Amino acid sequence: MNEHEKIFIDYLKRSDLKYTRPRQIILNIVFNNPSHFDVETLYDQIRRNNRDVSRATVYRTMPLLVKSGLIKQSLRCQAKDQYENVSDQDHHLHLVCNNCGKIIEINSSELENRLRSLAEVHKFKILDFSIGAQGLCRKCSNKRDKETKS
Amino acid sequence: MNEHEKIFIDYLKRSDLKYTRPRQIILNIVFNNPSHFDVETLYDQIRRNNRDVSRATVYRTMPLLVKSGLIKQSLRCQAKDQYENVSDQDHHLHLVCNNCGKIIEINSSELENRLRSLAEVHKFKILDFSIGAQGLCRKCSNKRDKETKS
DNA sequence: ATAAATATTGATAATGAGTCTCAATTTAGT
DNA sequence: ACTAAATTGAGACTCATTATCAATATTTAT
Repeated sequence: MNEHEKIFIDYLKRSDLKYTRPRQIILNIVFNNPSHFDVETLYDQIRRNNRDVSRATVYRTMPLLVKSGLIKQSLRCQAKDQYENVSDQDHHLHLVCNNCGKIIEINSSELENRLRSLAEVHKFKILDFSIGAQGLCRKCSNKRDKETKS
Repeated sequence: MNEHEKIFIDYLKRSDLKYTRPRQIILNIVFNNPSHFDVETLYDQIRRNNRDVSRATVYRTMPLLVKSGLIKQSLRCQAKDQYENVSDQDHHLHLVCNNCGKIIEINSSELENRLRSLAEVHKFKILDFSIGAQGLCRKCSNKRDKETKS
């Protein structure tokens, strides 16, 4: 039993969920994989290894792995495509409130410069970028504090 | 005729496209909108204003507005959900090559600290973040240079 | 080890965003 | 106004993801 398995089983126990064969198979393939993957690729690999897990179960297991802290959703992704007007000032930094959806836009040339110089180290030519942070805005953060206290 | 209209018409002309009524309506609503929006919201607003543009046309017009430089896609979004393993070292910064799809992951605590202090100014509590940059990796960048020369 | 209670699974239908098709319409240039 | 070419609208379609539900597997208590 490896570290990942321990963590996953622990999470499942805490949540009154069961460590089943399909979940075990999925966990194993996830950690035999390049770091980045999508669900379809994962499903293909499971079948190529002659394991039998339904597509539905693979999809269902993703949120469990996320909640267990073993994987996370990568490269910010929302259900719908989002657009924004391009103003004279580009706002590359977005603070998105998980609670009320409010978006605070910030422009920081300092942050941008830092980013560009980091990319330069890898000889990577940046054409566009965006920085997305999720969390709680001031209002929602306060609200949540109150609720926790009461 | 306002500035946006000029830019859009200019782009359309350059591309041998026509400035039609539906495109005019869409342009207007886009710039009467909060900065961030999705297509469905846009479509609703058009209908609420008793204008008549089909959903298909609204979808079709988005890439034109993007190419004209008036709007851009916000908050990185791919067709499929992407996941990544959470390793002991979190890699919050991704350099994604537009050409070959290669992903370079970088961890910069300095960049992270800078980001956190910027959020702090807005009393925003960051729970998670990711920095995505698109561009060309070293190889593809070189390749493209050569092709341009030849 | 067995049974009862409960969670999980697989197969498939359903959903929802976004794209494609194509006949009918509109546009730009003469 | 006429013609050629681009655009539109309506709805069919795709593809990722989610929901449904009967059948199955797991856990816990015995």
